[in-house]
Amino acid sequence: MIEERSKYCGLVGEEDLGKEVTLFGWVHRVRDHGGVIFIDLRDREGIVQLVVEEVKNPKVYKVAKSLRNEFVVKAKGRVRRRPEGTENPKLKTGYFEVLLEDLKVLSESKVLPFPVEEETKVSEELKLKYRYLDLRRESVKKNLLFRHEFYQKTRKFFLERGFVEVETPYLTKSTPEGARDFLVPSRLQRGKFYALPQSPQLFKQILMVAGFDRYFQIVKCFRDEDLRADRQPEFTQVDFEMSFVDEEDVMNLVEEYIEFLFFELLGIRIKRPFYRISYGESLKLYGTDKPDRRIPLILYELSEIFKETKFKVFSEALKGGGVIKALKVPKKLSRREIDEVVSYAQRLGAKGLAWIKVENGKLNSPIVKFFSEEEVKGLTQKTKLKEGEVLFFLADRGELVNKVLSQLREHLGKELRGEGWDFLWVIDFPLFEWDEEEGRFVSLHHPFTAPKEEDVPLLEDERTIPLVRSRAYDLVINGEEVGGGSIRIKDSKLQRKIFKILNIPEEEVERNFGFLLEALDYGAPPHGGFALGLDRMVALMLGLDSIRDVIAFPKTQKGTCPLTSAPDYVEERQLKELSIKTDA
RNA sequence: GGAGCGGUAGUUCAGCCAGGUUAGAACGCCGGCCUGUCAAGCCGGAGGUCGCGGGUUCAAAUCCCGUCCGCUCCGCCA
Repeated sequence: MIEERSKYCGLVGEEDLGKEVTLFGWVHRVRDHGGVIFIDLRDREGIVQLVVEEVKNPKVYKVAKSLRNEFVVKAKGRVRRRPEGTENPKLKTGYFEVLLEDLKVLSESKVLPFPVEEETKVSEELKLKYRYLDLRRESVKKNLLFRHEFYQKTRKFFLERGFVEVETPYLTKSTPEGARDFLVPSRLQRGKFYALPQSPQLFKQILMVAGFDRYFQIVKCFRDEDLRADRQPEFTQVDFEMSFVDEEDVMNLVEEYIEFLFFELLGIRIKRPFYRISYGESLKLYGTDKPDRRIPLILYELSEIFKETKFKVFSEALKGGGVIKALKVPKKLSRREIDEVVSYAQRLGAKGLAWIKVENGKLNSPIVKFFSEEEVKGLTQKTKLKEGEVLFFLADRGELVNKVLSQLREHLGKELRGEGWDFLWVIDFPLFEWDEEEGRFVSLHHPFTAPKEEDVPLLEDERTIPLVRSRAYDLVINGEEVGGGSIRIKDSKLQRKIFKILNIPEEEVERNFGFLLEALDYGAPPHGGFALGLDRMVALMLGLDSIRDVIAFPKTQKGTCPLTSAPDYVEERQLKELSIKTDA
């Protein structure tokens, strides 16, 4: 051992007064006054000021003079109160300082590519290339320490409730449904591949069959899809599953867990139970299944009002099975601002965006002249359109209308948004949705989600299948989907029927899911569970826009790691061992 | 696959729209002065592949085309 550390720099305090301490840390900053030198020494817990005077200790003074930023040093000295008037209330340790008796450089540092301080913004690429320097910065370090607390509270919560932590494999089987898999070639089984799990879904269900009753895991999941601010190819879930429960039990436990996290980590008391909205209602009011209800704007369905309209754009949209919806913005917008909104909508895929502005008691709009008196009356009544407000209309396929208007709602509603937290359960999802491209039904959640008991008969008829509702529930906080779960199918016959509706050939079902179907035949308890996106949840609680800020070593938008240069080419001999040829 | 924004000193940025002497600022770095600072201060100095490639032009950081990288979004994400 080099010598015992007395304590962390950032924790030096009252109790150390008059004592000699040994500290280790990084030189955060040196202030050389000629004759007296101040050194800010930093470690994981914070900063403390060291001081040395030339006349009192010329040897140590000389060492101090040679220090540069980010040198690693051992500092020995006596803790004393700072002279009156020189305290720094910005530091936790700002009322104390360490009068140096000995100072040793343990490691030098080159001049840094960017300063270890909060004030300077640094490009994402540099930050990731020198992640170890970025992680020295207060904010990023703080995020990771918060994440650490999050893990500990999560374990505490689940362990206290009798959950068993079980690890599931990372090298597992590719399942064609869902996201693209990351594949891992097998050496021992030539030509075959493992896949990294998109989630431990099947394993946790099988653990229920195995009788573990309550399982949880903080687990990495992998999905080979394009990245976003809230999406990384590897991410972490708090995953759990319970036997002998229904959706109320699971949702209740999730609420308890969220309540626990908010109180323990942020000191915030949240309101329960969380508000619930059906998928259909959410789409109707907000155009999305993950609305931020703190934005006080809703969409208006106007198709009925315009069903006889002579305005071509509207009538053609309706004729083609489309809808007309509108978003009202209770805010004065200039013509220029309106044009910007229109082009924003066009970038999202809208062909155009109609609008009406109420100014000086008149409807100012390029299209209102095409409306009948009744239509004008209908729409102003329905939307309660008032002076100074603007109404944006979109007529198109329902899906596109909802997409564009919900984005507009977020975009325009930002400054109208209320403070605080909006916890929301979205329930009553359809079990399936029709995939135009693939020409078949696909699961809205995953194929193991149970249908509502009373909707099971609807599975028998192609025409009623879209009406079948699932026993799934999504947790949305402030407009972000942070988790979801469901009661699962426990009957292999029903599970086979679902696969059939999904149009997955029988031999493919056997090959990919046969082990699950068989497991269900050996005494599967009723079960259900939930998975929480840990990265998103942590970022949300810290008020951050990107989950990169709560991941120690995240990837760029192109999926690379600037620190290690992953992914990278490998040796020819490695490929040969795996019988792999590439054309790249 | 698509749309948008960005790339100029170690860092953060200005300059670009409207081409024209030696490409600037702040911070950082190096040297000097300075005994109570804490984003210390003062004086001096060094530091540039204007992302890369091509084109237009007497002349390109600036205009055009292509390309790479970072970010945001759409598609994609059971």
